Amino acid sequence: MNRLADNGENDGEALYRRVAARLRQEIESGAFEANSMLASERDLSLKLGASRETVRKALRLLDREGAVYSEQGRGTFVAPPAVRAMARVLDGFSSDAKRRGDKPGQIILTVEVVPASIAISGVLEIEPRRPVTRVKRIRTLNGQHIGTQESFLALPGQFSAGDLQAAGSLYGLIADRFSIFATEGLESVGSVAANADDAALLSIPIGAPVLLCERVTLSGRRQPFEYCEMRYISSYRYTARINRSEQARS
Amino acid sequence: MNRLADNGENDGEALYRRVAARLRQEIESGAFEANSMLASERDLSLKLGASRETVRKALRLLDREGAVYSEQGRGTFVAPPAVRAMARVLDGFSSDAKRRGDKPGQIILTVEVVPASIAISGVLEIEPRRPVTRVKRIRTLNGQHIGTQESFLALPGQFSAGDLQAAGSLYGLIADRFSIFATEGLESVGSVAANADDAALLSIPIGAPVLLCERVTLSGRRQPFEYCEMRYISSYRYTARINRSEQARS
DNA sequence: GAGTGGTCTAGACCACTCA
DNA sequence: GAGTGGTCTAGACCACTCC
Repeated sequence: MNRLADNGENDGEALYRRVAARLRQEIESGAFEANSMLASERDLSLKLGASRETVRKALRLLDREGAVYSEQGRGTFVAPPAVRAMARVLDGFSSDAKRRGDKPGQIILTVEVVPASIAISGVLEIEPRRPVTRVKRIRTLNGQHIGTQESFLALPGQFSAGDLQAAGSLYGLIADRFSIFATEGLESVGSVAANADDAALLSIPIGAPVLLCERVTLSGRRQPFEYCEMRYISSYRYTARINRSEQARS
Repeated sequence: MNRLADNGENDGEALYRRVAARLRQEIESGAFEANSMLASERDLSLKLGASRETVRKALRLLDREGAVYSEQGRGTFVAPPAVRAMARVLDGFSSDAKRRGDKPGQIILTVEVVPASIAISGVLEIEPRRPVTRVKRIRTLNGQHIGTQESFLALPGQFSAGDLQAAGSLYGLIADRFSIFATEGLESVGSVAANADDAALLSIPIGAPVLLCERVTLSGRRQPFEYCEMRYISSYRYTARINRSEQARS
């Protein structure tokens, strides 16, 4: 039976998410040609045993992911593979790499508690000279040093380099230990010349072009808890999907 | 009366959009403190004369815009101004500038029809050597040359530099003339050294760091119709808001 | 326990596309 | 005119937070 609704083991997962997962799987399995039409919302509703609004909720989720798109009066269609391959994620640079089949890694240089500078305290909305955790790392891709990353974190406690090494992921460690979850980031990117520090860590000449990416990361309650500066060598690329603003009316 | 529902002149605008517009206006007018709580969905539903699902649809729209955020069991809250100020738009670089109060402009260098190279024909999904429109421009900010932009467009017809000058916006011109609407873009950014061409147009030394941004722009039916390369000088910054993927479950 | 957001339904009407 | 997505409703139940 195909119906998802009357399935006892629903794992607490919302029905519309299960519907979306089912459709996502069908699409990714290659069952559809690019731009081919899905069953209509009413048909899916009957086939999957969910109301039409629930099916629509699943389709809107897939739309935001870039897997499908809808046109009024025509139908809902499978997005071309190139579009589907792009998904936006918070930790853009490293997750992006994984999707392309590269092996991202990190070398932890320092984990220390330092007093916040005026600039840092400003963006993190704390008083100057309050202690913040400074984490400096080198990002690697297939073993090659491709960038440096320096984070300043306003947290209710501490952790060591060993903790971070064991956890593997900075955000994972912070979520586990402090129940702070990264939901959103404000990013800024630009191109700058490498300084002596960058040059030494990344084995490039001073003055070589470097991609500088700054980020302020926000918790669920929209409190900034991290300021982060990443510097990547020239061969590295950052890729993202950009949607037209829904508010746009011009 | 506050009710939006029984308002004769609804302009064909959906009710949930009008509800969102009303709330957006209240929020932007500064009527709320940062992180203060909005009325509950049930109260808003009563006050505005819309069903609760319609109010929720408006709130989800504002959530995606970054204006509010919701927490189960607690309420819906106004996002801090720094988060609200960030809105994602398709033509990121120039719209972004406008929001910051800078005056963006352009100098049109060339508008010509050229045969597509193999690389261009690949991304635009056309046969090699089919004619494409090449548009090269200089982007300015407050009169200063801050970047170059070279677009290759697969279109069903032509236009002249004068047409573009008159229209002001490339996407506006294409929408008016060919009914092709940009809905989505796949972007890639990196840092490179300036070549002789960049150096001459942007008045910087050869080898200076330049922000290279490539984009493939898609129409409503997810057909790629533009490949675009933008090169910005070091002082320019690109800013965006990044959401955690809704699919994420780790 | 009261109040909040999260999900879900069954049915209705509208706007649009396409034959 | 048949079929599609877009919107909207009234009501229901659940999961969660906070007192």
